Amino acid sequence: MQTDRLTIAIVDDHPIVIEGLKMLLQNEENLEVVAGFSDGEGILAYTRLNKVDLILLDITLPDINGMDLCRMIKKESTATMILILSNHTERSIIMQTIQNGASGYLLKNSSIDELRNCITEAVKGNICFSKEVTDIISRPTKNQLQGRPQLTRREKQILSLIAEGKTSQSIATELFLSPLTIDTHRKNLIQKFEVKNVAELIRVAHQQHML
Amino acid sequence: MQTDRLTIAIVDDHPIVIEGLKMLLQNEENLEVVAGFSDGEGILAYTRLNKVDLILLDITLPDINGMDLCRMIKKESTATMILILSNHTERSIIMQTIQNGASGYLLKNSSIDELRNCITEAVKGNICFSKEVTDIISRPTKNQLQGRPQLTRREKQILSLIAEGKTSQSIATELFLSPLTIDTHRKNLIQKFEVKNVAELIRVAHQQHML
DNA sequence: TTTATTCTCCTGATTTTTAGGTATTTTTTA
DNA sequence: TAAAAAATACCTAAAAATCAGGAGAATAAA
Repeated sequence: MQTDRLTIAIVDDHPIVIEGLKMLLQNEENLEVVAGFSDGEGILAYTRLNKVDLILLDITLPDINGMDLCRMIKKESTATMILILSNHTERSIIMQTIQNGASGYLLKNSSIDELRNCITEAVKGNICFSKEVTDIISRPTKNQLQGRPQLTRREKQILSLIAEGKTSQSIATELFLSPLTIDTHRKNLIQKFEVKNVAELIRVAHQQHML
Repeated sequence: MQTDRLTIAIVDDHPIVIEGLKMLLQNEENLEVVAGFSDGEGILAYTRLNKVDLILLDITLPDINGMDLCRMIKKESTATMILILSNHTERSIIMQTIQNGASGYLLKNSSIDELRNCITEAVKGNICFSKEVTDIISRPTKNQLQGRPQLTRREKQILSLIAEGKTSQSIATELFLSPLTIDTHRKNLIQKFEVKNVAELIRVAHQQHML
């Protein structure tokens, strides 16, 4: 268990935001903001020399992409928890930060209560989101609502085999069908997705979580 | 605020698990297990007629895939929170359940404390994982550790153009290069990713968040 | 039981990709 | 500045994919 105050670092490309957050957090008894940086290099260098319990991290930074930075920090010091503080409201970005090791995601307009709560949860090892972010995550994607072509069972099957890099020939052998049949399905898939070729097909299918 | 006891339904294809969970939860003062089902149809029919605050849901079900079921329930009754209780330890499955509207994910060997905690968090609208699951999520993917090829700037650029469904010809025109050059890059990409063709290339690149 | 959909297979021509190479010119970087 | 890496370009041939049609059989739905 933690007896000292939690050490917190803030990374944001707007110095004003850093100052604002410092102000907000200085009233907290069990927290201590020990550093603030406006770029990725700064925090990277800092964490290599100092122990930090938690980092409030912005995605948009001048030098390094916040997503990569997150992964880099986590790789070097697993014990350091990272909370993303960003304005991006796209669910894919949110999910990606979590996959990159972040312990939570807050929008910049979150309340101080939410921030406090997420910090507590994060240091406990939980993953935590602000209310608005939770909404975004559980809201069905645009992709899930619109423009998602209806595939038949066979088409789904063949789509995933194509995604594995298999040729029509080998798929045909695998399914005991004529290669010509596979070609037809392939053609229909390309038509249904309104794409130009398999490369785009796989990209779009992946984006729409159909793979 | 909730004044009544929370109504909970359990869905698992093993009746023993259902009974076990009922036992575990019957000591909780503020909870009430109101139903248990061993298939997807059962819970779907139930939620259409009865209000349920929270569902403990298994992924593996005899009739409907738990992932789809989750989305279906959430679509019909947003207020019903869903906690996934499963043995799948693949991070992609975990992430997918959350994208399908689940409020959390627990492995079946979780402690009763973790379960209790996640239930509380879930009804508050938070997303919550058991310790082990949190570890899985924050652990870097195999893909991220190994086999993530280093691409040059040009290669990245051409990769994304390929993903847009463009042919070597049109990419060449766009970049004022010889189509033969594009072919070389294409060849190198396929080599670096150790894949068989562009279809697989795009899939793998996407999986590794390189698109 | 009709109708509609899906799955199957076909022809034939054309385009694109893939798999081997080799080789020169720019950039980077040590 | 010398060496390494990246970007450029070319060649040959085979393999695979794409386009544009049609068309019969099996299933599912109305």
